Parts: sequence; structure tokens; C-alpha cells
Amino acid sequence: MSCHVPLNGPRPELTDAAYDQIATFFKVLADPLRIRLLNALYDGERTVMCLMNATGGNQANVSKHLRVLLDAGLVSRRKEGTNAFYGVADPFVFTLCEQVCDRQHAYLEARANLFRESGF
Amino acid sequence: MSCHVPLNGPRPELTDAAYDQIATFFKVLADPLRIRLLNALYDGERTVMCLMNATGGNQANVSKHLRVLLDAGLVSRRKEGTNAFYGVADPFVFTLCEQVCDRQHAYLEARANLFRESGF
DNA sequence: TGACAAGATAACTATATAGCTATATATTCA
DNA sequence: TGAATATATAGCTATATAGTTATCTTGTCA
Repeated sequence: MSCHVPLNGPRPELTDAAYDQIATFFKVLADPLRIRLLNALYDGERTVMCLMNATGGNQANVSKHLRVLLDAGLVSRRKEGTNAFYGVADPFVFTLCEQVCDRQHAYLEARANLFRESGF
Repeated sequence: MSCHVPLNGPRPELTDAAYDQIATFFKVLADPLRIRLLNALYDGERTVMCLMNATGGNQANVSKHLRVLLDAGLVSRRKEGTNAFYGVADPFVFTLCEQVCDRQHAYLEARANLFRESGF
């Protein structure tokens, strides 16, 4: 398992189920429309209609993706008349996305610099 | 776009490409074997053979997933003789996974409490 | 040079899912 | 009650990809 290489520190010991759970969580965020929906909810609750307009998705598709986010516990739903108001249940997702944004920015910039320095 | 609801704060303004990039990044982490591979690299560089043993994946599949991680810039590759040593290029992924672990733990615990309190 | 070993890749199959259309459900209002 | 509206869902198709087997490439060593 450790392949005779010295350790740097304590490695997180994860169960089989934990690997699946982590991957499953990331899968929820692995869709552009779902990221759009979360971003559209940044300022507070929105109806499905509103989210359709904000994201450009059609009604059925937006509903389906909201269902995925709801099942993952990332958004909440509140019914009011014929409307359904969705909101971000866990602002944690925003910090995650921000970190990824920052990382991507730095990564792409570094690659661009490498490319420039290569002289092409 | 804002659907006449008051704002909480400045919402990150993202381009179309940014949504795709964020989702694409998360997609790289949305596979259990790739999470296993990253975890197996926690203590330092490992060969493909070693990673096969550590994760239980077969050679071709491990190679393929390492390729995905490599293309995403999450791991590095170093050739030495007939061996290829892979390592984590960006420790950022570990902090991401840890955060997700913590969040899942808290989330599942909260759900369990709700269930207990419901009296079932 | 030939045999062997490590790794990468091509080609295939099976599965998952994004997006679509059509329909169902539920609420409001005339 | 019936019409209209908002949302959810069922069913379909097309695409992406995880896992597998077989093959190719490259480096080592006799």
C-alpha cells in the first residue's frame, strides 16, 4: 500500500463508502447548468420561472437540476401558492466555487506564461 | 435577471465559459477511483503499478484516470526508466476534499438527528 | 538482437445522464 | 366548476464515460 516511500504526514484514512460519497458530491457540482442555478441563487431565493430566465434553461430541465441540488442538500425549497422558491441551503458551495475559480485562474495564467516563455 | 428581490452582496459575475470551466473541474473529481488515486498520492509520488495495488484498479483503467488528472493539472508525471511516477501537482485538491468530507459529515449527522427527532 | 516489463492507448460495451416533449399535479381565480 | 398558471415528472434520445481486453510503445537487460 505505501510502496516503500517515506510519509509526509498523516494521510486521511477513508472507507470505501467515503470515496464514493466524495465523488458523488463533486458530481452534483459537475454540471454547468447547476453551477448557473447556484450562482443565480447567490442573492437569495428565486422561483423556478425566475431561474429559467436567469440561466436560459427550459422549465423541465431546470426543475430536474433543482431536484438534484435539493437531494444533495445544497438548496432548499419553499412552496408559496403555485410558486416554489429555491434558496441556497449551504453557503459552503459558494466558498467551494470561489476556490475553484481562483485555482483555475492561477492555473491557466501559469500555463499561459509557460506558453509565452516557450517562444511560440 | 434579478427578479426584484433585494441583494445580499456582490454576486460573482461569471462568463459563460467560466460556468463550464467550474463544472469541468468538478467533473474531474467526480469519480471514486480518481479520488482514490489522489488519496493514494497523499504521501508522495507513486508508480502506476503501486497505484494499481493501492486502489484496486486495473492497469489500463488506472492509466486512463491518471491521464484525466494529468490533463486537469492536478497531478504531475515523471518518467524514470520504464516507470512513471505520478505525484500531486496541486495540494489544493486535498483541502477541497477535506472540506467536502467535513461538510458531508455534518450534513449526514444533521439528517440523522432530524430522523431521530421525528420519532421513527 | 531478442525477451521482458511498465505504461499508454485503441476499441468495445454498458451505463448514466443532459436535454427535450408531453403530461401530470396542484393552486389560484373567474 | 373550469380555465389558467407554476411546477414536477415520465419517457425518450443522444452523448459521455467507466471499465474491460487487446495492442502498441518504450526502456532494460541478458
